[in-house]
Amino acid sequence: MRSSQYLIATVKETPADAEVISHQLMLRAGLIRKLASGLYTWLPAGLRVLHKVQQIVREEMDSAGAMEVSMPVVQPSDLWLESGRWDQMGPELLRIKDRHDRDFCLGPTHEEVITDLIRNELASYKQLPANFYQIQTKFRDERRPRFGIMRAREFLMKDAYSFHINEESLRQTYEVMYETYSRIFTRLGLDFRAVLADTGNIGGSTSHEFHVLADSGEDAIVFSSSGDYAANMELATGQLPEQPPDEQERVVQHVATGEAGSIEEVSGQLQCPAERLVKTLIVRGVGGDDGPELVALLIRGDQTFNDVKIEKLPQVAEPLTLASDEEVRKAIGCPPGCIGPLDLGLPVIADHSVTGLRNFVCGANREGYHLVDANWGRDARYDETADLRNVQEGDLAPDGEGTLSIKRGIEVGHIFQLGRKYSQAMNASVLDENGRSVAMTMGCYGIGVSRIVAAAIEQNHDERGIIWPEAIAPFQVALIPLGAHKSTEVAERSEALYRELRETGIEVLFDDRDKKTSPGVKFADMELMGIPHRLVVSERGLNEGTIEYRGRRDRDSRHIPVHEILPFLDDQLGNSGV
RNA sequence: CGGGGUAUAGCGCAGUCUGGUAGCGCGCCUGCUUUGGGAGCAGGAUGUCGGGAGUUCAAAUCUCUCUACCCCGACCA
Repeated sequence: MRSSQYLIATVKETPADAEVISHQLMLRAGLIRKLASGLYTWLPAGLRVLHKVQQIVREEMDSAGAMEVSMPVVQPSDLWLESGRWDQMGPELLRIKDRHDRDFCLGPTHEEVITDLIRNELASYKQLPANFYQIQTKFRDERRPRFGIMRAREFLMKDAYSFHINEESLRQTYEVMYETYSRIFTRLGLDFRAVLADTGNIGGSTSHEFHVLADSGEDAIVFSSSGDYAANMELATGQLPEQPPDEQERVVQHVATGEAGSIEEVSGQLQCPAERLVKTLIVRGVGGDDGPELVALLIRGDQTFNDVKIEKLPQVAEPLTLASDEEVRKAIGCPPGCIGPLDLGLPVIADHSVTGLRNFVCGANREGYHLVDANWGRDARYDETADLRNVQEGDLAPDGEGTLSIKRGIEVGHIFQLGRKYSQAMNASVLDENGRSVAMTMGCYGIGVSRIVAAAIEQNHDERGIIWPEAIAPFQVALIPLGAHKSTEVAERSEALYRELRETGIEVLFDDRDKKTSPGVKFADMELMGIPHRLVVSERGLNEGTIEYRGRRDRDSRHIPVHEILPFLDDQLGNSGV
């Protein structure tokens, strides 16, 4: 491709509404342009990257035995009513009407459509297992689209759905998909991790997320330093390191703490480390006839509550809602800062971190007072224990293998063992070998194709711009002639090299923009666009019989004899792990 | 959806408080010069100042209203 005939849509200044680096660089490098909130046009260079990601995903899915299909973006409401999600989904599901006033939606995902297809097409266990995938535009009317393509409303996703006669077959395909995903992200050249994940509202049991590691990631992921354990913070469990040896129970005291309410204030005022405090949180309970209106949760002062874990407690109302100050005062008679697990008259659920404490500090259920040297049984009580805590760096892994580390990740893939949720709701069954009708067991497997482009940038960039992993760069090589207008040798040599590179099948962007485009502009543009390899043809080099090579991450250039440049480049392309 | 903010040329911004004929930088067009790290000089084009209503002799500026976009919280590839 010649730069002079290509849209090099680079801009020098960072657009004001781009917050994260990948969004800024995608705009600056001329990969995307915003149409409206969460809606983006892919420009030529950006689309090349997107296509490369798709191609790798497609090749690996194909070789894993999945069959590609393509399902409509616009879907009839009937199917969604049938699965129950028409009412469940809320405004994230963009609903539209056709000219006959019939209800449709823009597909945020395709479980309903694929299940409908398969219940009509498959009739026998002999046709199972079967795995279908597509690479298709999804639309989710996000509450808050942000970070450019990373969380757009319209985005490109690879989604796959597998169908099985039983759980065992599902587990086998799930395992194959796990390995396929690992191969895909490895081929993409990304530093990633697979972690145990929450299934959220898609349903099902086992689930893993694939995260691209990047400091800007929205998710916290937890993994063991030496073992295999890896999980999303949402559901990660760990054990606190050994507690100091127990001491004798001391006499409890009521101590005036005045205005102090937060853990920091109380621990500061009492000169007591936060790990000797018990923090009490009051949340709304399930209410109703047989459930509590409010529930008290306990955790050690230096630890933090995990909202996802709390929300899963049967006593706690969904969505998780903190009791208001008024509710707390009404129920307990003191402000939230002074609550303790004394005679609360509420269900009390204690995190494992507090049960071993002795001589701890907690609120006295009396405004302006705390208990010091409180102890379980004698002064305080709880009804049951649970895991309510976010794990911390340094916790012991739950399997006992190593300690836990925490990193930030961008979720780019998610695989689920769905079970029979959709097949039962939509009556998708086949006959088994005994001639009995059984609902198929399903798995589903997603990859955020467009998000991968942004995630790759978050992970690979420097102050000059993007540094594409080899496999998804829009072009492999930037060929820059310097002074071609005044040196026919430079002009001819670079034209010849351009032809040779193309004949070799190398994707090259030949920066033949006219003499008004200074060398600095060309270098800056090619670096901003993240092209991994750069060749410079100049009079100076040709006089020495060399062409200059520089890798995008290299500090210095190398001068390669003209006749060796093709094999040299071939070597560079091969070595960089395509 | 709650809270905060922004809207002026393709992009980044000033001007708004204190009303008086629309500015700067980058980019774009023309010419000459320049050519190894985002060139110089000269000339030029581009604005319903987000929309609507109001106050006023006069509104980018004051008032009301609508809209769009961005940021902070709960979901997800």
